[in-house]
Amino acid sequence: MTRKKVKLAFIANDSARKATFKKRKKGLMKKVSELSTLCGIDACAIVYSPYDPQPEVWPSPMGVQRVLAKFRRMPELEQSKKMVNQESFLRQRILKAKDQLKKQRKDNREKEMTQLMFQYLSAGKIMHNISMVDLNDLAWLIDQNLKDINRRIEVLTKNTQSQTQVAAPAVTDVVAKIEDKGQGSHNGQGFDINMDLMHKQNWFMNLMNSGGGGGNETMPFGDVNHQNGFWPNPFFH
Amino acid sequence: MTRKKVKLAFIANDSARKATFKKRKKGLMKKVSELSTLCGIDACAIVYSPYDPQPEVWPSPMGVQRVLAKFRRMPELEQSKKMVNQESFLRQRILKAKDQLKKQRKDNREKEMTQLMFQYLSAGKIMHNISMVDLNDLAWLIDQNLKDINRRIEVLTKNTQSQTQVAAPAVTDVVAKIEDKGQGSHNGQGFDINMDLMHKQNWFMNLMNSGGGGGNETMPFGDVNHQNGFWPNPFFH
DNA sequence: GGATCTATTTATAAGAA
DNA sequence: TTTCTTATAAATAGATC
Repeated sequence: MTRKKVKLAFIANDSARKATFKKRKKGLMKKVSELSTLCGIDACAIVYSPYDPQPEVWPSPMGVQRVLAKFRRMPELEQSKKMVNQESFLRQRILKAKDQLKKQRKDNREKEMTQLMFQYLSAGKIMHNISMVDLNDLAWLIDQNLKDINRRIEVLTKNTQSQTQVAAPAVTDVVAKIEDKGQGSHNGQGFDINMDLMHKQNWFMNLMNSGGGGGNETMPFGDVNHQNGFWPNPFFH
Repeated sequence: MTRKKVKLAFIANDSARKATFKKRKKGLMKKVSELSTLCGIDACAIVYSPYDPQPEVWPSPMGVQRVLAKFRRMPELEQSKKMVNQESFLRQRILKAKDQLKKQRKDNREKEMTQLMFQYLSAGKIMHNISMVDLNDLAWLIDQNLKDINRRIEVLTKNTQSQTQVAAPAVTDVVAKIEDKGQGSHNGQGFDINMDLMHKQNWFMNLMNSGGGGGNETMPFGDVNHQNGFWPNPFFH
């Protein structure tokens, strides 16, 4: 739909409903036709409307009769199997919508925490008005990021000094470094505190998302049973 | 369809066909459901496939039976009326495709001529290897552009010097000016000959398409009976 | 009421996981 | 195979004529 996401409900306005009916009936018939052609299968469609006493059908009177005969020859029980009835159809769609909502919430939570993390880095001091819950999620997020950083460092050192095997710094090392920069001079060189927040986030997200390792595993906010963290994934309160 | 415009024909590859079938059957059922809900009408769909002995139907066994009964009660003749049979359906689509082709050809011709026009402006001299046909179309195009320029000048002068009513230059005036620039110094200031061709076209097209007057009428390459031109629209040889 | 024209939303073909 | 993702094609709501 377009110009506006239309609500899936009876269209009260008569002329609008008729216009939509004509457009969508045409689109539907095209879809049936394409499905039949592309996949070489039997199908038919019958559409009644108050605008005509005759139903609109696809693909042809005879084609419809043929498919219908086939259908009617089947015992009732068989007919019901594998059928998409309105209830199960809607149930499926509701389920999917709920899943999407859940995913979206996780995603939003992740973004909030990322924002919070950068606010923290910018302020360079502990924010006292942060809730325990947020703090917990934040800690988990930071830990994930640190792990990713370490993975990437490992990959990079291996690639650059192929055999020299420089050990990747431990998680705690990196924590210390970041805390240094954050709590030290607000104009420090190592961590350019002058970057605006958005820039910083972009820079960091790029660091996180591009290149080696990690990939989908980098920020698995949807993975309930995350195994390797210090913290259990907290995004499912 | 996507990633590639798919050819409307039986999909030879088995797994690809099955994948497409599943996706499209689902999409189709959704469409039937939406049509029925939005327009409050009776409809049903039956889809057979080699993947299951039972057909997939919409909206439900009983719903299908009801619609079918309604359909079967009708005399054959009535059933055939208003039906979309495959032949007329395809005939319609072919007709539409032909129309689109025609339109596209016109459009392409317009673009060719525009290109030619700018090549001419850049070269600053008559190109001798141009055909009579092209020359004619080119002349028509230029004339249309000039008319648009004049319309826009009129609007602008009216807007700027509200009551002072400076007469817009006649078509021939503008022709003379453009020829001056084109044939004069190749580094002239008024008409920056250093702009590359694409830039120039963009600049010109912007001039033509944005702002006042003209609008849809500006480049009516599809309008056979264009009334106000010096030249009849030549794009329908 | 019907034909056209966009701006958007949907549907989906290919790939990747 | 199923599912997820992404780039693109198709459908279509609302506006206009």
